[in-house]
Amino acid sequence: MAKLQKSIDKRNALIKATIQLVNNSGFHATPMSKIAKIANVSPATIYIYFENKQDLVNQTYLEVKTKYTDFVFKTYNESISVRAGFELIWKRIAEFNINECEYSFFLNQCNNTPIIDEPSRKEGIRHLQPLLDLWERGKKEGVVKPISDYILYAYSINPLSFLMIAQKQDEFELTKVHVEEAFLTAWDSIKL
Amino acid sequence: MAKLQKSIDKRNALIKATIQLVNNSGFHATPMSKIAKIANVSPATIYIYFENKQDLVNQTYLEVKTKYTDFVFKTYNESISVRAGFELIWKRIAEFNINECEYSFFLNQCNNTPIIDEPSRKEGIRHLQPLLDLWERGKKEGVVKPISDYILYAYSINPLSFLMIAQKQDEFELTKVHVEEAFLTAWDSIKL
DNA sequence: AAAAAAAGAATGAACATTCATTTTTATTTT
DNA sequence: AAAATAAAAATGAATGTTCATTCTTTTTTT
Repeated sequence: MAKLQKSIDKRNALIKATIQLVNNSGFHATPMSKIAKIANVSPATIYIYFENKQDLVNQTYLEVKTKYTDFVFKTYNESISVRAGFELIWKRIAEFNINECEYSFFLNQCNNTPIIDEPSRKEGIRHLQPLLDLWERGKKEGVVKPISDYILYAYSINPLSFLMIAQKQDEFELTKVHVEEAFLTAWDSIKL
Repeated sequence: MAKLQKSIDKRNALIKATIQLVNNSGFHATPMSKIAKIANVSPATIYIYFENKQDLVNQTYLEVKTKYTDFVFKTYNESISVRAGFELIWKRIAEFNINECEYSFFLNQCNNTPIIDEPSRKEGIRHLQPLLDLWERGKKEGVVKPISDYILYAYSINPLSFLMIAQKQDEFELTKVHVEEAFLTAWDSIKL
């Protein structure tokens, strides 16, 4: 028990260090030795927990993606209206983006660059299913535009990622008011 | 003359190779030797045209960004209405994204990761001024939402980048119909 | 005492950049 | 106009470093 606990702590520290360093320098500019140092661990120890560097970043991606979707769908259930469900999910996504911006920046980088294995990325996408189901229902009920999910996603969810990056680069601050504006804009863009 | 021409050809080949390789593997996973090979040049020759690897990618970024904005604003002038001006610019952006997807994918990677110098990125952003001016006018005339340019951009322009990536990953195809839908969605999201 | 986990040092490959030469181009001299 | 010279461009082969990964030894846990 104590042993397992300790192991998990170390693994977590490694994953945390990976996120931090990849966010600031990118995957290939981040040496294993640095990850080890930040995690307070010997470089050799990483290989007890992960097969190699690629495996480390793949697992980090899946772990973060799981945290993301767990948080995003936690308060959602299918019983409410499409508009209410969308608002609920959207605002959870916004909240996650704002409060866990290290995580969302990392996810974003994984989604926009070739650092992640194709299978891992595919796996990550599958986690969004409840949102896709909601849109399906919205289309049937005639409250959501009958267009490709990719377009719906591009216009209603992806913009938040962009605003995150702008914020990280100190060009912009995502305030409560902005979130409200952004939500209305998101809904405007997908509602019929 | 002939000499200068030849030099430009080589420089172009290097920039082209850089785009291609960075798109497929990322900046740090792309060795100078490979860039040289693809450009049919010795590795040492790169250093005649560029100071170092970072300079190569910075210059590549600025060059592509210039191509982008030149194309996007070529047919635009300030005499038309906000809505018409926006449609014109937006559709040029879409056209560029579709026809020059190597370029737009590269730009996207630069915008979403720490591979580009801060000064170079700042320089790149300045190129979008005509669009910001148009929005300014739109806000004054009461046809565009009076919200941050970052939000306007996030919702009306950035989604195209996402669709590009989805397309590159073969998950989606951006057809003429999609473009039309996407444009209406973009306008819906920023119009008052 | 045996097994597992962790560590630091070692290994070997990959890479950005530089060096010493060679080739090409431009300029000057016959 | 041809030959000779100077300058620039280009090259392939070093160089020195960095880094992922492995090896051997030590420490911790069972």
